[in-house]
Amino acid sequence: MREYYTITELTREFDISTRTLRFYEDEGLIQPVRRGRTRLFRPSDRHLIRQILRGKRLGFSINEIREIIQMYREPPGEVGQLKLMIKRIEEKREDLRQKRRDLEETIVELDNAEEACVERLAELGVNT
Amino acid sequence: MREYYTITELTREFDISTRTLRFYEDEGLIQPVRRGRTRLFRPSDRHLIRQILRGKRLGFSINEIREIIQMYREPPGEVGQLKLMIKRIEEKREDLRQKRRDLEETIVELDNAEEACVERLAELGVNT
DNA sequence: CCTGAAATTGACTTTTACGTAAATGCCGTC
DNA sequence: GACGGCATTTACGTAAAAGTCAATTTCAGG
Repeated sequence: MREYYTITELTREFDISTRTLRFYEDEGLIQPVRRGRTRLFRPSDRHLIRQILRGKRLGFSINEIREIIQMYREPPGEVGQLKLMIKRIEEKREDLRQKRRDLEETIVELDNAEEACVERLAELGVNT
Repeated sequence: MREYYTITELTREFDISTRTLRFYEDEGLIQPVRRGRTRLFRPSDRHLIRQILRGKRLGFSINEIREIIQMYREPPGEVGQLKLMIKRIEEKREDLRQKRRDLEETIVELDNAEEACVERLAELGVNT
């Protein structure tokens, strides 16, 4: 496990721009340490970036991603906070389940569409 | 099966604004017929709206949704076009599979986060 | 110590997906 | 035939999520 990554290493690894990483820092999603003015990204920052991008691919906004990230963090010490957090986690999970249903339905529709295309090809006497 | 729906019926059913439906029409996603200047939505339009909203929940942009919708349409008559469409469908499906992986991973992480919270509650002597 | 590559900040611009407001049209009814 | 209520069009506004550009600054290597 490497100790630090530079900003360009990570932009190459994840195929994003430096501007994007700085934007995420401005938004408080990541907090790389500094040597002078240069950002040094730790493995934990790298993992966070991975989670951020996953959230993005799923269509979550920055604010939603921020919420999700807070859920991954160290659980709070107070009972009320803990219960609140559990509630939030369950809400997010319901959200994800809805997405999964949407996903399955969309895949089914695409399957149908493809089958229609394949059949049409067969009618035209093309061997698939 | 009803013949026509008014714009407000659909806004209520799907909890969206008239502005949104007109926007989708401007974007060429739906083409309701007209009686004078008034839009009349057919069941097929209604089904399209359902698909559009599903796409939105999955984080697709209007352009991506437009592409997906074109895939649902009547398959084209020409062999080259058919093969192209099949290719596009497969690309979209790969996209959806990536989303599914993201989804599963995110759910797992949320499960872990929740478990940590529950354990922490147990440590504090709270009965869940 | 110098230089060039890489990094930084800050300001401005762009795109997407609608929201909102203003002015007007159409229609059933009282 | 005026009125309420829904519908329409046109036009401008806006928030989110970066992209782009310009002007420095840092720093490792020679």
